[in-house]
Amino acid sequence: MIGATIDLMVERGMHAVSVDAIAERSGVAKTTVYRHWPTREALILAAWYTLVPEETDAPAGDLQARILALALAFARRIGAPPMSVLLPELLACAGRDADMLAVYEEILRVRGKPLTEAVAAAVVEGVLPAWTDVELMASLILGPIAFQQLIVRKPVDPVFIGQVVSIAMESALQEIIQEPRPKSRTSPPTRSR
Amino acid sequence: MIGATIDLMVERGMHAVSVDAIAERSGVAKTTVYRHWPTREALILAAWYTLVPEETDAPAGDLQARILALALAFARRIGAPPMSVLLPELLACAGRDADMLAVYEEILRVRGKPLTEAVAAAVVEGVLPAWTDVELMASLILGPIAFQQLIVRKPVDPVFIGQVVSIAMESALQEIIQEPRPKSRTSPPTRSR
DNA sequence: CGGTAACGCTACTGCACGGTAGCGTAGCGT
DNA sequence: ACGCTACGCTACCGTGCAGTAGCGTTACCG
Repeated sequence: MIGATIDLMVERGMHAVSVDAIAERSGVAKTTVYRHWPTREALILAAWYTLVPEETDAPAGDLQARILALALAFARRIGAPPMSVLLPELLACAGRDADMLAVYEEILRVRGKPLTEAVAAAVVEGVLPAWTDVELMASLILGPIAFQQLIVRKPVDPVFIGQVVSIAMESALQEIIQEPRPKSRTSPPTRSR
Repeated sequence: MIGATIDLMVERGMHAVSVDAIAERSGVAKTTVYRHWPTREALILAAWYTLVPEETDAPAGDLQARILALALAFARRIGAPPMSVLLPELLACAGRDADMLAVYEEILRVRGKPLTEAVAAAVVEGVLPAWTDVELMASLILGPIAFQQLIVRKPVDPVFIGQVVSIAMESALQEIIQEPRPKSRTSPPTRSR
């Protein structure tokens, strides 16, 4: 039933998923659905939570290569169904429904952990400067990828991702955390936030 | 009526906007609504098209400052209602509805133009190298901002935006368009896509 | 063999919504 | 005074959906 729910969410949007449709699709009587979940919302919520896990087992080895691999995996996941379709849907709901917001934050936490951990590892190993802002790095890497795929709605090619990772790493290495061209400020470790 | 439609889309989501609600909210009879638009979808579509324009008049002057200003304006717009709520909603619909996709692409085109134009101007003026990929630059600048606000759902502070712009410009100036640390490739003008 | 748990099926209530029909009415120009 | 246009109001139809009730059926378990 949960599988049918997810399928229907992808096909028609999560607001258009009816219990009747779920029952029919999963070859189950409507009453049986209600024997497992009290309401439609509970079922949809349960379906969402099955999509949360999938911890990416970060490949060991070179830290930059690890970060690149994670970025590639991220792009692959949000660029293809079901996530390419479901993510905007969830995002829209999270703004209005507290339960959905909880699911979303859970997904964000679980799926974002490998990358932030890799960046943090790069910091402790000295590959990146000690004052590197981990969250900022994550946004620098994942931001352009997500933008290109979710907003511009075009597939990204791996070369682009490689460039993005390089740029982010480079900008952390040389403390580009400083102001524009004309007047070059001093103090390098200008943490953001 | 269109105002009421937009309000209701923000409050309840665009799939939950009923003609009855629009009529009530706008103090108008339901029949009157149908005298102006043939279907519910047509009305919602019309409401969306009123949200398209708002061309940002790019401030003249220093090109880097201009790009920064545009990035700040972008952050301000997508970070606050109605766009912070409506954009994910539209994004989700665009994946399933051809009309909504058209609206979305129109918005993307109109709102993205000022920045791409500014970057292109920076190229012709020699501020940026000739082989700069305009689309790549846009993703580098807007991506982290959009990621932080739409995905991470946290407000960005202007310092972060300034850093992002600096990093993007810097990475175009020094052709960081090359591979990771260990093996540094040659050919600088490696255009993406 | 009997009990229990889970399921299927049909039918039903209640409700909200999209869209329409019919009728009455205010304003406006000529 | 007339017609035109646009609006309001009430009522209505059909549909689809959430959720429930009742009854029959399968299958496993001791």
